[in-house]
Amino acid sequence: MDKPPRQTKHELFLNYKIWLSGLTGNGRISDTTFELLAKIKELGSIKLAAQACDISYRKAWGDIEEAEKMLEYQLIDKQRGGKDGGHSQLTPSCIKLLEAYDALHQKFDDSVEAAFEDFRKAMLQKPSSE
Amino acid sequence: MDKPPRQTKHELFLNYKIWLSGLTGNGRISDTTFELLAKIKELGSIKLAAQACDISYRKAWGDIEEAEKMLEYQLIDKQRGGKDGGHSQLTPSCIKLLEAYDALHQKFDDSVEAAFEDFRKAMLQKPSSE
DNA sequence: ATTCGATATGCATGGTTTTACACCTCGAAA
DNA sequence: TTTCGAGGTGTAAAACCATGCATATCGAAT
Repeated sequence: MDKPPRQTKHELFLNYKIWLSGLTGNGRISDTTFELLAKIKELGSIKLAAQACDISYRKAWGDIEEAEKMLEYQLIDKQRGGKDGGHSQLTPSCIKLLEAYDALHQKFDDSVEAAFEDFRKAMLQKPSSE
Repeated sequence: MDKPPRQTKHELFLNYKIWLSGLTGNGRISDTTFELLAKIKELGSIKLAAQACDISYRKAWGDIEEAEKMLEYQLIDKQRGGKDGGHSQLTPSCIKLLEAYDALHQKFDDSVEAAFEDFRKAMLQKPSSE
């Protein structure tokens, strides 16, 4: 779920995690929730997406509920019943959010890349002596 | 301990956390650990630093041990005994690491600022309609 | 030699997060 | 109108993590 980290001399990596929260802080949309949303978009089902993300359906559902409460708009059109049991797809707003988040994430990656490169150089300048 | 988040339209905030890890991933140096190190540098004591950081001494000590194992070099010169009980100070390597990390963090903060601004704009472009 | 307080460490406890499981709801298609 | 499988929900169990506490170790200063 976390980005693959980058290496320095001593097998050191930089990791990061980002998430969105509401004003009160008692709700969050994490990286994993966005991955879940992406999978729902791809697979058309919360259940399948949860499996693909290797989390329980219970957690997936809870995360979505939490996110929707926080944003105060629907992220997913949920269809229940039918021979196939039902299916789900992202709302237009959710797709927009997802795209904006992906772009944000990409910029984060680039920033980390650049910042960590400088860090690595600083660490190599005067190698540890003890 | 986490950075103060930034706002969007729907009272939405961006949060993030960065940390260093080893190759195997079973060790980490978090933001809080760096804050602890900074406090140790300032106060000359793990105990006082833990108090200042509002974490238990137990955790502080565990975090340091974990970090030193990961990096495979001493971060702290620990002095036990004496009338005062003992004291601690950062090794030169640790000070260097701390400085590099501070610079890294600063660059990261700046980048995040810019990235989130773009995110906010993207979200405002076509306001949600459902 | 005694003392004192910080370093050092194991383990029980408690709180939070996630999973596991049970069970109900829905509705298009057969 | 019966069926089927995903959506939806409560709750107990398990997994995790940090704290609290107890207790030992160390050694300069007295």
